[in-house]
Amino acid sequence: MLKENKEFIMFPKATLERLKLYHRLLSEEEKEYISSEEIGERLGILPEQVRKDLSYLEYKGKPKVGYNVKKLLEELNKLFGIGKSTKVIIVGAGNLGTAITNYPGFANYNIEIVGIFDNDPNKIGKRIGDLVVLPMDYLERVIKKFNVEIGVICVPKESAQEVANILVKNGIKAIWNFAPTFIKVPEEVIVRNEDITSGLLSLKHMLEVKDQRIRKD
Amino acid sequence: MLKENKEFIMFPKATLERLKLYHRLLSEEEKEYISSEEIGERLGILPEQVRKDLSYLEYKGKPKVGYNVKKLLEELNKLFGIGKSTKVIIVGAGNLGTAITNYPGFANYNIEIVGIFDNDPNKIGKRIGDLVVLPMDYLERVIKKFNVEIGVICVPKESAQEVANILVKNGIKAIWNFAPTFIKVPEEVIVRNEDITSGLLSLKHMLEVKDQRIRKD
DNA sequence: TAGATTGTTAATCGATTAACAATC
DNA sequence: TAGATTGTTAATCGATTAACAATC
Repeated sequence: MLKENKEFIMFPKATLERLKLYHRLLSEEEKEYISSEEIGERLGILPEQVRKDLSYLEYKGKPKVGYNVKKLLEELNKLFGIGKSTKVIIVGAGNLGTAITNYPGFANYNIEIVGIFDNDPNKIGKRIGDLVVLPMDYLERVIKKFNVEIGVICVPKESAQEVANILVKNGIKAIWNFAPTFIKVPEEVIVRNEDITSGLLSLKHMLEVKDQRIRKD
Repeated sequence: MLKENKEFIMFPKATLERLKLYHRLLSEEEKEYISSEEIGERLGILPEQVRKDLSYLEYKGKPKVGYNVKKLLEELNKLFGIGKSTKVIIVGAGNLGTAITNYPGFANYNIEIVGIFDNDPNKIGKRIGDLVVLPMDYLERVIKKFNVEIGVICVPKESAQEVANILVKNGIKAIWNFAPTFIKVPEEVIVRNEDITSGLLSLKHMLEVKDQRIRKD
């Protein structure tokens, strides 16, 4: 069975999501030790759940003391591949592409944005941070030169599939898709859809439900 | 039991997430009828799962024919509160705030952004779409005037908690937080954290796992 | 040591998948 | 009608919670 294979431990999907939260919390934590109680408290997760999740990792906490923040963080860093530099390119130099390129947090994750592309002549040549917006023809060269693994799609949904095709053709291994549409790619390419509106739909729905409750009371 | 109460049907959390996907798929669908088979195929979900999810809704599909796209979409619209106009304000007129304000998809969801605020004198007065960036002092007036329910936080993480406090004080019911930090709010306020880096962490991790597999082979 | 906190096993709960009857 | 597709019940699977022994 896969789970038994120590080479690549599988985490329950739900656990992996929470491990990201722990990672962020610990990144901001300045104490030397933290208890499952406190982690849970801050994130709205039961302490038993926290301990269960952390028990999948190799680092073990100390009874009566808690978890060593630095060591735990180190292991989470390793888990998320933070030790290894990842090169990313962005396609689409609109507001969203610009926002992501300028996002200050990526350096912490050893993620480097090595290129931003657009086909709009008005955008080509524009400076964004340390980069200059390049025309699409440069895409292949940049991917080869930096050995880019991840491509981010920040174009309108009408062009998303076309861009995805180009990325795949040039050997991109994972696509982070911000266009609100479902792109088709070969099975071996990882796609993550990041739908901006999805979050607002959830909020609207939650407000609706709450509203109905209140009206009933 | 709550589930039995027809006034507000509860969905399993996982179902609600998938209903959003169905919603988006159906929004782009032009055929009159669609089968659970096809919905599943396009989204990578088992058809049984699709039928199970849709069975929570009132509208029923037709055996041998499938689901009427328009009717199904109508019910999903109602579910997500799309019939009701929701007013939103954005705090932080940086790249991300600008990207969200300009996002073309919100009108479809009956979401209206009625104000964008910043405390940076260089940004105040700047035009973004139909709006002009206002100083923070105007926040209270705008919330009152438009009866704003949702506030979006697009400021650096250092100021996120401060902005959250202001929003809560002015009666905001739900906060969409893009700052990569955990904000504290009273229990009755709904918060949704939208961590931009979270998606990239997942992608990095997936690439890592795949890498290890390949090296093993 | 006594007490606090971890790690793990067992019990419960919830979600997914399978199977199949209902029905257009 | 026969066949396709839905809707629902039952079986399986996975995740969460509870309980408690281990241990610093």
